Amino acid sequence: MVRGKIEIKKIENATSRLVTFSKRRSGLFKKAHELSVLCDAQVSAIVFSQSGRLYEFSSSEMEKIIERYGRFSNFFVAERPQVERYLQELKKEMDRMVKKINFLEVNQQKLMGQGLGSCSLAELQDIDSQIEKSLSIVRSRKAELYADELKKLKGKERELLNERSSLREEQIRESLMRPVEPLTLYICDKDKTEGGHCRTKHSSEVETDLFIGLPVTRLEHISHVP
Amino acid sequence: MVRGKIEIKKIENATSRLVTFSKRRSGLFKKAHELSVLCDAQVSAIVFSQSGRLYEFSSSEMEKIIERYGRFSNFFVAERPQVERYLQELKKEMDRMVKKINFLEVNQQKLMGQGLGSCSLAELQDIDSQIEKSLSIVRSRKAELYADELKKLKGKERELLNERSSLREEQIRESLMRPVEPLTLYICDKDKTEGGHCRTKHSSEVETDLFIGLPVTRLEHISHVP
DNA sequence: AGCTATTCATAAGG
DNA sequence: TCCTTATGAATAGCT
Repeated sequence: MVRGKIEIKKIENATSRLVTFSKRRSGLFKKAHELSVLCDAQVSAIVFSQSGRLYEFSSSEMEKIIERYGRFSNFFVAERPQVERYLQELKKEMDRMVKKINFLEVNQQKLMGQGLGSCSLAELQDIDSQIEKSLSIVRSRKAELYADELKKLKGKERELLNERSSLREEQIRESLMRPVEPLTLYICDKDKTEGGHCRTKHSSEVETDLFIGLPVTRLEHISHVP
Repeated sequence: MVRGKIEIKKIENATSRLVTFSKRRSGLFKKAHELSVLCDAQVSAIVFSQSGRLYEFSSSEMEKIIERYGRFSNFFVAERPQVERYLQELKKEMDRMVKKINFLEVNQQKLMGQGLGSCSLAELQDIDSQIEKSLSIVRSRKAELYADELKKLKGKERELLNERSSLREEQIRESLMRPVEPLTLYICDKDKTEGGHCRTKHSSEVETDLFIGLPVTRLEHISHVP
């Protein structure tokens, strides 16, 4: 068929197809434009060539047209609901967490003896026994730690005593005429001290000071306590 | 201009414009279709009439074409970041809440004497004193409630004693020859009872039973207790 | 890209 | 909305 009607089916000749694509594409856009002008319509056309290139015509901003299209055909409903659903999941999860936080806070308050106004005697009794239980656990744990510390200190003491002995022997050997007062060991467990200056508020371990020295030195140190 | 070339500008005659719109619109879509088939291209056209009606053609799913268009022109980038940002906010908030819950849970555990393995002596001391404080608060609150109850009960007792007096007077007045054993008042504070059957587990108030009757009745009741 | 024969689209009218 | 018809526009195939 030379010069004339063609069948509407894919053009097999690649060159010919490319030429036709170019001609008809501009024809399409021209028609689109004419339609938009003649009839005062909003027209857009999107064309992707076989090779993946984008060609577009729009009588006004493409984005606006697509947005308008979305409103008409609820196109966005296709991808938004997933986000929506996800959002709702998140919100539910947060709701649960808020409730949990509230519960925990109220509970903690009660365990700390606050907000008891609304508690019945039975509830108070429960809290009381819970607290008592806690106290005994905490105290036995404390006792354990103290015992550990004590053991460690005993060990240190022995060590130091031994050291002292050897030091003294050396002194006796090395000393000239001058007699020396004996060294004394003092252990000051700060955690048991009631007074102010020895207490370390947030130290994470028991602080124990060991003083080795002449009685005079020790007295100087002690004299800082009011 | 009768039958022939027309100027490309808005058609003023409304009827004529409508007719032209219809004709050219279908013409446009036909061309679009032909282009897509002949050249194996992805083609879509969106037309909004002046009256706001939507007409569309697409050689394949419009949504896919628009999405592909979006990827080319980063059209969607314009509206997605808001959602993204919102999501991120939510996630941050949830993170904060998760941390808070963890903190509260650990705290509560400690107040209940659990998970103390990692606590230093100083921490244990803090917990100890906190618990002691709580205990004293809880106990004074309990004492308060008990005092209230007691007062109420004293009032009731007095009332009942008065009633008994008047009843007795009546009895004396009304009685024939038959002597009557005296009524006796028993007060049973369930909350203080250690045995099983009198204890109400989750009642929110102290339950107090008053029994008025001949000693026999009372004995029958008491016999239920193992 | 340009040309031209041919088909197609469509304006105007019924 | 559809049909008809005259006419200009679009374009297939060629260069």
